[in-house]
Amino acid sequence: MPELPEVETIKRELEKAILGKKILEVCVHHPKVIREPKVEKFKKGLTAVTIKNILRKAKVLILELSNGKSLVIHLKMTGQLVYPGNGQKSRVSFRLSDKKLLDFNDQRLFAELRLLDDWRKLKFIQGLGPEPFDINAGQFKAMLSQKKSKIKPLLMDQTFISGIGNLYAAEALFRAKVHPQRPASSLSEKEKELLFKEIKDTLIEAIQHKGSSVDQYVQLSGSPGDYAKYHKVYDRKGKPCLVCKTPVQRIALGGRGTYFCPKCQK
DNA sequence: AATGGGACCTGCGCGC
DNA sequence: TGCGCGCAGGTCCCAT
Repeated sequence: MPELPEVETIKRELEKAILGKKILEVCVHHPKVIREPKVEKFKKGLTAVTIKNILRKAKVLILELSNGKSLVIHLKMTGQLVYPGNGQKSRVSFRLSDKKLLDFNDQRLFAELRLLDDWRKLKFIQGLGPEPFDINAGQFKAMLSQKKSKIKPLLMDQTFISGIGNLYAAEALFRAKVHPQRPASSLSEKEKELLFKEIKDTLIEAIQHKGSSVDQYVQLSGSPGDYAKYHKVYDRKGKPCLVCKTPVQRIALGGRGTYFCPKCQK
């Protein structure tokens, strides 16, 4: 579930909490989450190195290290970073120079850790489209104009535009009053402009509220983000639309649960 | 090019 | 009460 606002929240907290600290020890409790290199090499490359820089690219976290390597973290759906942690449910724990633990948790084992010489060469990173904050309205409109696919799956396509997932796609489309099944190229210029604005506004508001805690996401401290209470359609099936009171509908689109108001969104 | 399905996983909530 | 099932969604991969 973590999308751009949740990962950005964790990134900002990591900067305050662990930047400049050294990793003393790496405890691997579940090797599956380590995608590369092999566990022993992974541990060796992370031991006795200092965390020099912390970056976010779309939904991916990157810790640049003093040995020139980078720890690349994709939380996927249930990944969590918790500091200070207790190691209780962690898949991998990092003992830092302040003796505290940075816990990497992941109930469903979809998340991925990589220790890389150059994160820029990672295929997934290279394939990422621009983040909403990297483009202007004119560029966004031009990107949509050639696309015949449905707008909601398109917004979730990380190679098209990056950082938006199922939740914020639904929220932004509601705020722009655009039906999730509309072909992207069918949006009017005004609709495209409004959608672009609502995408950015939704993401910014979510960051201000430290993300949406539905399912598993927590802030670095382990406490939830509180943006979920501001959701207008996501996970509100059958509940009255906050604008017109029509029950919010849920349909499957591209295999994903899609929430929208059938009256407000045309 | 667009779309649909399955795979990866675990735990929860539902219906019987 | 207990069990089996569907579902949750980020990404990849394959088929049409």
